[in-house]
Amino acid sequence: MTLSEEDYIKAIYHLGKGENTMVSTNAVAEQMETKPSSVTDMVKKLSDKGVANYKPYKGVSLSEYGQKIALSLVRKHRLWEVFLVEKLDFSWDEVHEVAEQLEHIKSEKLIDQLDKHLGYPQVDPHGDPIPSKKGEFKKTIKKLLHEIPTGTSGICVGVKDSSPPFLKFLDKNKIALGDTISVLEKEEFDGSLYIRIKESKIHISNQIASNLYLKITA
Amino acid sequence: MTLSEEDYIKAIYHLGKGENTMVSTNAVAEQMETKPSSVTDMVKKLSDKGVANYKPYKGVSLSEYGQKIALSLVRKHRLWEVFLVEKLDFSWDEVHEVAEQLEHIKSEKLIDQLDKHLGYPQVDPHGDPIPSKKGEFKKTIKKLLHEIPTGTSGICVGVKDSSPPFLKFLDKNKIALGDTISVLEKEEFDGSLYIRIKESKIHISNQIASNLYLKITA
DNA sequence: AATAATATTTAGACAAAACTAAATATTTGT
DNA sequence: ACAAATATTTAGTTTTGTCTAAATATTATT
Repeated sequence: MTLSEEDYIKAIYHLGKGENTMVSTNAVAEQMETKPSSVTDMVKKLSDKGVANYKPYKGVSLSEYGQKIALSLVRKHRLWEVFLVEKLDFSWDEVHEVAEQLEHIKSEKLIDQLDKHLGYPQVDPHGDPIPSKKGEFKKTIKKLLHEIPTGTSGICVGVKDSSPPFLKFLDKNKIALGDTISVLEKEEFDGSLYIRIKESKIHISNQIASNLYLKITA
Repeated sequence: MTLSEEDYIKAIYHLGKGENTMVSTNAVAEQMETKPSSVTDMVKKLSDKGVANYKPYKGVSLSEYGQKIALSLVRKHRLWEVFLVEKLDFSWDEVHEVAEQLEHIKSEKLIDQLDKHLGYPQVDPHGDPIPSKKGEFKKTIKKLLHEIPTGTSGICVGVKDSSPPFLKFLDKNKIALGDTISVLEKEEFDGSLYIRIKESKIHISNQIASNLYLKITA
């Protein structure tokens, strides 16, 4: 696959949310920041190659084969993201652009060894699951921290309320996007939570917990 | 720079042996496994861009700017090679193809951090020097082991005699390409050498030493 | 159900990077 | 120095991926 073909495959995959749904030419064009006519051309080619199923005026979906390619790209992308954050001290929000380039490197051994080097991680720095070599992975869902049952853990991926006082609170308590948080115990009386974050345990109110989004494995 | 342009810059750089020599269209074509006419087209473009100096029928050389680009590519290539060997357990001879792809990844931070992660290595697994961020590096030369003064060390890069008995000897003594070898002492009587290789010290005859090529910093 | 609005495709063109074949320069051998 | 051999360039074509503008199909509105 060429670079460009791979980009289209990924776009179709993401727009279809990983399911095998038909996506419209226009949607792909927007995602790729290109023109609908270019998309038509490319999806025809992908269809001819057996990567996609294109029905004029109806949209396009990935074939079985296309899905395999998409999953392998997602796997590569996310493994590289882990590498950048864990080994090269990139921050949460700097990795995407670089991973976007690295995911196109062609070497099976490279990815196998990278996976091993990283200790076979299950999720990337954004809390999204990393497909296995065979293309299997757990689905994750986004939930507010106060909705999560005791004992589970997830990765902090966003805030509901982004007012300065709240962000200041997060900063003071060293809670940052990308951090892994576990719910240790809930206080029945006021719904406050005891959580673990980066080796330390802290106690936060229910109100705080209801403003933090986590990604957890479904 | 596009991928293709970068490949041409590297080819011109290597054919000119890092010096700013003019190289012929044909030489570039052979190196790149392409046709001379394609080279003419490209070097014209590189000249227009200020990367190279092209004189029809005379050849092409890199401009100051072009040399900077070449050195940055060499730096990236060699750092990735170190990464592959040291961190991902690639062997000496598997790295080139992958590094050839990785060197085109565009991210200054990526390379800076990679360099740091690897502990600022001075040479790659083939014993070739890694340019600094500013483009400075030490030259290395290839010498037979028995010509190297006591106290210096280098990287094993080849054999003069590749007969089965000799290769068997190397194998038995766990001497492999890519290994760092230091000359500890020379026996005056027979010219035999005491060398260190991978933490262990061994004693080899002058005849053996005269069949092993090392790369040492000049 | 007819028309307007929107989405999609087709046709034709362009730029990048390659190629082939023919033309032109340069170098070499005598 | 001149012819032969070799190297290099030019001209014209191809492929990939993109674009614009025009044509056509679908969807929405009334």
